[in-house]
Amino acid sequence: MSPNPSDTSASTSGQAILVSVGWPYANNHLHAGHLAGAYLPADIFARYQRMRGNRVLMVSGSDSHGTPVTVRAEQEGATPEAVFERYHQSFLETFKGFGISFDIFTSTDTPNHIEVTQDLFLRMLKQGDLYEAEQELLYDATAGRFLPDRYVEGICPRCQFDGARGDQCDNCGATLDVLELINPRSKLSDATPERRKSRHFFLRLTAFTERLIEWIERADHNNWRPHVRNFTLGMLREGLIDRAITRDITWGVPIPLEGYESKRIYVWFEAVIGYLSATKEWASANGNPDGWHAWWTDPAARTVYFIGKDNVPFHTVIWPAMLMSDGTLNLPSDVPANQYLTMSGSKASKSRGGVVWLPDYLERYDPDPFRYALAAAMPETSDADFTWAEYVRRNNDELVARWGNLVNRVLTITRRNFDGRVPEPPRLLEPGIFSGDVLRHAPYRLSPESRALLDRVDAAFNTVGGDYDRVQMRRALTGAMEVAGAANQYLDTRAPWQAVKADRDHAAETLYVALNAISGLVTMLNPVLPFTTQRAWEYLGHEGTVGIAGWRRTPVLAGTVLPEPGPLYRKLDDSVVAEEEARLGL
RNA sequence: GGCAGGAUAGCUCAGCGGUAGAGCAGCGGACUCAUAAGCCGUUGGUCGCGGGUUCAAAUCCCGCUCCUGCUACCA
Repeated sequence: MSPNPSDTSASTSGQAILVSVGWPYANNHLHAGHLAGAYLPADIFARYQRMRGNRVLMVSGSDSHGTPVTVRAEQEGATPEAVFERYHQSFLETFKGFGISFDIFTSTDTPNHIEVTQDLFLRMLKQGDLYEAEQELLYDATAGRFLPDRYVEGICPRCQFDGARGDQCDNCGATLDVLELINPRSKLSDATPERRKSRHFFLRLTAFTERLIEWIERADHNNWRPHVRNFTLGMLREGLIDRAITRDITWGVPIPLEGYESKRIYVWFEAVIGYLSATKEWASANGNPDGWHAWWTDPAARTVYFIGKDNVPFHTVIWPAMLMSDGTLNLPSDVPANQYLTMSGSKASKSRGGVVWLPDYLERYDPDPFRYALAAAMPETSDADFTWAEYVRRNNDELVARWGNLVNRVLTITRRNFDGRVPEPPRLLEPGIFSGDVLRHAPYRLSPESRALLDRVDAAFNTVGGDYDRVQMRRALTGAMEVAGAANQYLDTRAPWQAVKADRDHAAETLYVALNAISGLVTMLNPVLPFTTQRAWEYLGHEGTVGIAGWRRTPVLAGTVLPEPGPLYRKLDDSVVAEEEARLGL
């Protein structure tokens, strides 16, 4: 049973919310850092908003262009298309495996994206926000390619450190101009690059500085994450620099003008447009080509961008400037960028190893425990560390022992003692005095502690929901799990396994209440644990999917037949820690 | 260099102006429905260092030390 993605995205009520997720470079598989940084928080947020009845559209796609894809292709002797296709397929499988519920996951290699990009390019050119100028660049004659700054190394003109990159010296921290480097050499071929002039289009970022500052400083951006807001403001106050948005390459979106056949629009300008083109593609595919307006031109829409922190400038400066240039499109409502996830203390990185590859993980373990462990340790305010020891601990102590066991013990006692059905608590009216309909519809007589537990569950929908809405996933998860703890306490206090022998009404009430509390928890935890909560939902005798029932405690009705449950999570042996750490190669 | 975040119990972290908190680990206990899970109690901290503001600071301000990250042409 798959925890289906878009139960309600086609619904016409609720607020339009665009969940935009960073576009992964199609030059390698995805790893845990990608999941914790962008895809998981976006998915949790999207699932929550769908349950609230909002019109969610979750979009992203593979970034098929860019130097790394080309470089990888050359290393393999393959075409960039082949490299991109391979990893695009990998991404799709990974998202399916982890239940990342995109409404559309497309790529930048589509006719639609090229058209949308070229259209915006031409309009910005007409507006004067793009202009043409000559630029002097380093050219690697051996590799036959102009070199991005970071692909050039040499001696730092400030500190004489040999190994400075074209953009920055790692030794003294100075920001460099690639042309200043002494004895430059290409990282691609080790050749000495030569200077060549080339005409390019530039984005007139400097023209947007004031408008961007005003926009960021507006009151409603005070709840942006401090690191996102401060970084952006700092950048704006330091002064923006017009950037070239075209390159002398052949893999990318063509420039829609004559005489530029050897150049392409560069990824950092083009990829962010993907949010818009993906929305348009989705709308067309759903038979309503104008449908994209609901998220992009209706000011009531909310647009949230889930990215890693390295991506902040593109989403809080460059993309907003492009949207301002257009003038009709909504600016980002929030950019809740995450910090980095470190793996046992070292940075997760495609290049440096020490990485948990997601396709690899899925071959050995279930998705929900990973979603849970990452959500519980999500790098929301600062870098967070992932260790396998902590993963096993959270799986065993929190998912198995506290939550899974709660579900299992309640279902088991109930089925054994009440004929496999949800028992009925005693009602307020005593039989004999009234009868028939009056008796059948009288409210249940619940003890104060029963009432208190259900109240606590219901109240948690507000607090936990608010946390999901503010993209504070750790807090949301803590709040929900505390309620699971309260349910365990309640059970111990009421000891229904004893009460069944002496006072069946007492036990009936306890189990009825516990089942209802679990029903609430299933909904509350569903955004984080979509697979296992769906199973728990079915164990409770509910029909359909968790998501469709909405953001509220769905009542478990007395008399409902309970199917035979199975364990939601499996306990992991401690040996997993050593095995996986060996695999990490740390 | 600039900027940001962090430094709190053995471990992972929360608290961010009002007598130090959680989970795990450790110790003790009562129970036994459950994937030997759950529940109750308990040991344990001069809240990185030095100043300052305040009736009151882990919490605000200044300085310092250490760690991590970002620094827009590898998105």
